Amino acid sequence: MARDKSAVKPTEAELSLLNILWQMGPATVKQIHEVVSTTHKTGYTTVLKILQIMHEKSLVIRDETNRAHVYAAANSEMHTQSSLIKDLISKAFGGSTSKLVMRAIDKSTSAEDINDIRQLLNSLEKET
Amino acid sequence: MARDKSAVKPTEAELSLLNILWQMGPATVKQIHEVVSTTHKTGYTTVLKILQIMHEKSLVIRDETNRAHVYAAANSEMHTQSSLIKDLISKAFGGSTSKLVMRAIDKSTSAEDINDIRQLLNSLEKET
DNA sequence: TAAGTGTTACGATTGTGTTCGTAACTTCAG
DNA sequence: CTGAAGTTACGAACACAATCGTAACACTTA
Repeated sequence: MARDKSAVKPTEAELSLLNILWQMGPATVKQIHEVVSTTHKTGYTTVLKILQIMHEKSLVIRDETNRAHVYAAANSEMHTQSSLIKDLISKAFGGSTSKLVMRAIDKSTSAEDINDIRQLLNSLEKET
Repeated sequence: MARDKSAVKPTEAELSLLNILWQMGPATVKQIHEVVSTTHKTGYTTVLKILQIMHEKSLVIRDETNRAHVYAAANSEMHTQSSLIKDLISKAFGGSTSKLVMRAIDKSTSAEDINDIRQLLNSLEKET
């Protein structure tokens, strides 16, 4: 049985490639590897292999039209972020979103960010 | 070289035991296993082994005075939650705390939670 | 068409997490 | 002291993540 799409949690290496794909848009292994190389000493075939595995897991889609396949993230950054947060909330915060938020916000949070968050709260209340 | 204490990220199974220890306080393997058993079909020696590994990693401390060793979380729940959030923020949110917070809060957030968070924001602003 | 280059595919290796069976040890009752 | 029960320690097995070397394949060009 293939795993449910929403249940697939990217590993660390996979997430770092997804970050690149979200930033660049669809890209070949070569392009992705070039970006990875600026920060990690990862070999070309390692990047390729991880992308192939991600394809099996349906974390990415790929266009095989041309010889150099073009990979793209299967899910949006927002969607993936949401599911990662939900996962963390259930495993480390007893399911309480507010606990996570309160632990995340601290003195280093800027006044601007605080205002952004406050406005988000206001807009949510009105919708009800 | 032993890993720096603050760099140790508990695995999923380890985190579930930490949750129990934070809730119960110091406990023996037997006590911990009893709690685990209510939700998982995990064997006694599995729980023991994970606790031993956690001890090696300094995720827990143990009192060997009595025959049945007594385990306790080495770090507070708050501290561990903070480092897990930091980790997620750096790996999936480009280092932006406010992005994470804004992704965490959604329509399913209760009015109570919203108020709690708003008060936290107010108190942070006053401190400046 | 044949050589060379770029790309994908495959398989092996290493490391870590999770699980559990079994051995060894400790304590206590009799 | 001996056996039974409870506990820890050890090691093996399996799964999966990450890495990379090498083989196979596809395309270009001379």
